[in-house]
Amino acid sequence: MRTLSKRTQYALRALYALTRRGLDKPALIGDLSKEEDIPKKFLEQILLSLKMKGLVDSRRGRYGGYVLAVSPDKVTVGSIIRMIDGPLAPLPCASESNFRKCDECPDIRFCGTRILMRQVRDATADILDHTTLADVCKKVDAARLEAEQGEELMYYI
Amino acid sequence: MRTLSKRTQYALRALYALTRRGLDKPALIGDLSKEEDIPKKFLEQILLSLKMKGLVDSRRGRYGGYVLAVSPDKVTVGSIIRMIDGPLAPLPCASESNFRKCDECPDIRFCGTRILMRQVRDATADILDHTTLADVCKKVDAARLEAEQGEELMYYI
DNA sequence: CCATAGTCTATTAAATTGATCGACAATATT
DNA sequence: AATATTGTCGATCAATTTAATAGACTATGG
Repeated sequence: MRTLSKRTQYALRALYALTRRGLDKPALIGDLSKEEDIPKKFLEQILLSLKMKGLVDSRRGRYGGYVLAVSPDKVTVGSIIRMIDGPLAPLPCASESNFRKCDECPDIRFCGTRILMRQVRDATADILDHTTLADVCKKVDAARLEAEQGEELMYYI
Repeated sequence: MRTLSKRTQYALRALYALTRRGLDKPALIGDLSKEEDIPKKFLEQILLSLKMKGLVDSRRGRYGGYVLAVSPDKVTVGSIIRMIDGPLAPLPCASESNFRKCDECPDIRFCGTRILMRQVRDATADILDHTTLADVCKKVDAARLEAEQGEELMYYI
């Protein structure tokens, strides 16, 4: 099926990084670019568009940089993906946020593919609209902790 | 998110049509093309590739045409999508059938996006790998029946 | 032998995606 | 005021993918 665009992947990575920094320490594009391994010029574009959407804030000049404009437990991954890549549904006719009928479709009520893809969209939205940036960071922390404990266990063997 | 390709949409529509015809009456590319409103030359390619994969069978010449090569209750939509569009997962690193690590990823265990997209993949696969061509046709029939009954009710008002 | 219908290879056009360039504008410090 | 720093913005580019089309060829049945 379709994949998440690089643009969205980069955006998410950058937003995780901003989440970890907190609201008081602006992050430089250049630093984010290096640390997260994202092409700098591309990242500029991405952050700028996220700023337009009100998700991040920035200041120019010395001590400038980017910060989250919204609390990370108020932003869902679903909303971020929609901002950049568009609807979650595998088909426009199965989308809730951006429904569009297929040109050739005689009657959407009886389109099997649509019925199915609507289910897929619902399941996807169920996950992505209930997971915030904060949730993702927590999950990663939990995975780190678990891995550490696993390693400690290894020493006993 | 990513959308189902036209190629896959057409393939599914053609396969629903073949399911409805049954195994004894070969369907002509030309007829399918007209009835399902699919560009003929494109449909040729699609059916040919489905034949290579063993999903349909064909005969040339008079009384020729295409038939399903497998019972429609044995073919899942998930398997068809994988054949044509590839993995169901939104990211290669979240795929079960075709896993591929991202180049820049330092450690896939701690990639938040991957953890999430793995959940999405699982939910998607859960639906698509448990829905067969026969199931889809049944669902559409059910929707038709429901719509008819709804219309009948209208007459009473 | 002829009409029918699938097979196969190549090519094309358009759209999308990922990325890069360069000039510009605001900010803090000296 | 001058300067270094850092974000802003518009344009452009190359590669890939997608959707579709063209045309010559081959098998089948009557």
